[in-house]
Amino acid sequence: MTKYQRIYQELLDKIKTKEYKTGDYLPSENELMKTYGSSRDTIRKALQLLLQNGYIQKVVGKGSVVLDSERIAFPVSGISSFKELKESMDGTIETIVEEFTVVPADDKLKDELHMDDGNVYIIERVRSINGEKIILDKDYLNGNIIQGLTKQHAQDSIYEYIENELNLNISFSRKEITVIPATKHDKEVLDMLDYDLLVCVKSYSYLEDATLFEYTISKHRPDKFRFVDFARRSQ
Amino acid sequence: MTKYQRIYQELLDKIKTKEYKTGDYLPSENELMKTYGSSRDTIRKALQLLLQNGYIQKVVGKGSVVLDSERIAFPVSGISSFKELKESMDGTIETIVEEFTVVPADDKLKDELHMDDGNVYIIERVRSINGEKIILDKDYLNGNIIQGLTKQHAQDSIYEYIENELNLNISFSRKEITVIPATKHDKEVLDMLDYDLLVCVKSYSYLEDATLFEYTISKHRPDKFRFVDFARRSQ
DNA sequence: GAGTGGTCTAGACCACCGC
DNA sequence: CGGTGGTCTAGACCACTCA
Repeated sequence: MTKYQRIYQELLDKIKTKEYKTGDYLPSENELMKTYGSSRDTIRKALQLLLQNGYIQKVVGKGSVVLDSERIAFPVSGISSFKELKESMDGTIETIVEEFTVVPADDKLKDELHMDDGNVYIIERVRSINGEKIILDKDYLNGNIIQGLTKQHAQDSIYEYIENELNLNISFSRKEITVIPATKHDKEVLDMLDYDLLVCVKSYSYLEDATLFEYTISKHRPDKFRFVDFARRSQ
Repeated sequence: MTKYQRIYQELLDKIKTKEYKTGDYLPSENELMKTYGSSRDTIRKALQLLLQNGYIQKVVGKGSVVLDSERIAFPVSGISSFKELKESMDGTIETIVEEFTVVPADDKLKDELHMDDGNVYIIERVRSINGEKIILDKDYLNGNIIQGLTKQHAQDSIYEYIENELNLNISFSRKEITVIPATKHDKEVLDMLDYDLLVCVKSYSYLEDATLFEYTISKHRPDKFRFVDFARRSQ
């Protein structure tokens, strides 16, 4: 943990515990320098993180004002694994591993995962919330990068295995959200009620060194889908 | 335009014109310092922008590698007005202003727009692409902040009016994406084919000084909806 | 070992805000 | 006017990568 990350965390805690409330101004950069015994640059890095993540807005000549982070509540924004997601939710959540196979990459998989050769893990999981099966995840993992994965990891958390046991750092992802018709298979494994459509989240995930390690298709029953985003206007 | 923004733009141009291709490394920070005659900090600010916007990935000990920005293609990511959106799309696009009214804020509007008193612009617009009416936008604008808006502005671009004529800076927004049943009114004004659902994008938009000026509900026919997102893992 | 990016420091000038 | 954040500079040390 670097210095500016520590300062970020401390300030974030104070925002979350309402020591700094919505509309309040944080102490000025000058005061924070004294408080944390650091240079202005280090303080500014910490504030930059708060800014990027939507916790504060900086106003020239005035200071850093705390935004209403309750309104965000980040359910699917950023990159988060299903396990991280469920910790911020209510209700009983269960994962059923429908498929766990390792196959040599065919042409389509080689293209999707940018790999020349090797094996691919194919994992299908149904997620149920309060007994209702509402999400179907299909993951394709590059076996050259991710090794030693077991069905138990798929049951628990693949991201946890990658980060804590393989010590790889997940860095960024690209997502695309569309709406698609439910297939026969989707209707068999999910509780679709009368719905014919599914919200489809395609996602490509990358490590710190920009290698693509995973491609995921996550299908959500429309009434249970929610995506929240915080965006700053470019430049 | 500040120095680091200029450097950002120049590097971005070189990425977009393929002078730097996907997988290439940018010149090192040291070389860029010499090229642009600036300090390392200024170079790093420019690279930070490229990083945030998903154009490069920095790898320690190696350098800044160019990512495949074609795969992004940013259709609805970030904050963009419909006018900005349509410039990046093919097809004939038309806007029909269904409603343009100014009303005193009632309790619900006061709450949504965080205002104590004053008027609210209510604007409903149908967007048609290649002759198909597929998007219904309903905007609520704080009349204390946004003044002098006309039906013609709604026909053209409200964001353009706010930024270029009122000289206000749009800074950030919060979006929520859900799927909802189409109402009778939705079915009347949109070409819904056999669909009963709409993708609903609720959006709150803020100025530079963190004041909320607009609340929008944008409903999209499911088959024509697409949202693309680039996200970095927090911390 | 030379080069890379990551972090931290100290100092400077500016435009903007509010009194 | 003093205080705020925005920009820019120059220098330092570190861990990491690669040959």
